[in-house]
Amino acid sequence: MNSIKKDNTEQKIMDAAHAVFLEKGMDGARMQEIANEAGINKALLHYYFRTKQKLFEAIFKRVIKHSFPIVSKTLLSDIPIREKMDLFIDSYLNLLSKNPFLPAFLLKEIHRDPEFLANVIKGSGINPDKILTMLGKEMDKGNIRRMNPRDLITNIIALSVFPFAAKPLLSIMLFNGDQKAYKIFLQERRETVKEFIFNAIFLK
Amino acid sequence: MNSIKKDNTEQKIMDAAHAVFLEKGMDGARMQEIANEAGINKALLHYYFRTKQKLFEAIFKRVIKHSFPIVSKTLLSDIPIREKMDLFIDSYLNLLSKNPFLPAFLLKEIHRDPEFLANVIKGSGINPDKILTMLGKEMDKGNIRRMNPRDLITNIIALSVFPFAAKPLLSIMLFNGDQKAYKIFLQERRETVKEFIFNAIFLK
DNA sequence: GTCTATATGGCGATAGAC
DNA sequence: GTCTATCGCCATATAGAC
Repeated sequence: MNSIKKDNTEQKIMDAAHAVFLEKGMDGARMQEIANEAGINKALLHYYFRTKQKLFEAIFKRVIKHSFPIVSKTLLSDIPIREKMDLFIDSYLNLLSKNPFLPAFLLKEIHRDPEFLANVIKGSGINPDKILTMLGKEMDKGNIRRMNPRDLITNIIALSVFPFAAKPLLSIMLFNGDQKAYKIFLQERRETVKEFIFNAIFLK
Repeated sequence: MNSIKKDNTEQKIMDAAHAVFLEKGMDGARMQEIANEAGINKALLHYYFRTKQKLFEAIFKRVIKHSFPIVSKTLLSDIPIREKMDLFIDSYLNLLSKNPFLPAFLLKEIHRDPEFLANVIKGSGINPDKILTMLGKEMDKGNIRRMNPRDLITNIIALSVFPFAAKPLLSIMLFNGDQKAYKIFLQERRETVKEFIFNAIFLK
């Protein structure tokens, strides 16, 4: 009975904290707001997680473990590179569409506490080296234009992430603040980003 | 005599605030740290700028006016599109190399106060519409591959800015935290980014 | 486990002497 | 103009009743 109650409350706190932290970041988030969102009071937050820092770390790990593997899995599967790229960009942009706050959140925390970030990533089963060698092999086979594989990864992530991270600025600069138009723009980029990348890396 | 002293102090404050705000952002910056950096005390900051908000706005305007025009000027000059792109990317990456905190700073403030950002940008003489029509004309002439000009602008900015904004993450993921290697990587991107973009937009 | 009330500390801002 | 001392607020964290 107690344990059921505990699980429920802990879950409510996690979900509330997840929502608030993702939107506001560690510094911008308020324990009061998380408590409100969870339908409890501040003291209970500390009862379950002791400090704001520990609560944040729990959420951060959850976010990383939930986000990164989804997109990196495709990259090591055994299908032709063009389809692989297609699938990867699809699943990546899909993830971002469902979690539009993710890019800004990660960028903030990247600068707030890089060491912690490094530890969480290392513990989440991501293996950049494998991806880099995979890309190198495709270049050796002449399937994609020769370039620094690190550039290629960086470019794909940049083209996918940046429009979400810079949304408020770009919607003003490119669409005079029209949010609806920007949403359509992001939607269409699911295809146009692929075209751009494919033109850049595949030999005609 | 008073006026000389005033100018000196005000300038020292501006420079100190510039350094601190750019690294920490509005929320992360502390008036105490700015005072230390300027070699004065907190009270004097308020004497000159009344509030932290007003001090920040002064710095923010200075940053925008100093950064944006430099890169946008090239885009409306009357030279062939390939050279124009070349020059633009050069000057852009040059600006970022000299101000590596700029991308993270702008991204933070983009989300903190979009309305203020919009006003400052509008007042800084940037004209996105002119750039968009310029790109459209080049496409009409068949000089560059046809695409949404907004995508093209977004992509160029993304490819330039993102590696600076995500530096702590990328240096871990791609170089196991080796800062020196990452610096070389950024340096080499001055050329590789251009190649990537040119392959994507120019017809062979 | 959950609540109310309160302690503790940090930071922006002000008062007032010089 | 510049300083020291202090106010007032807000946010995290804890004490203690239920």
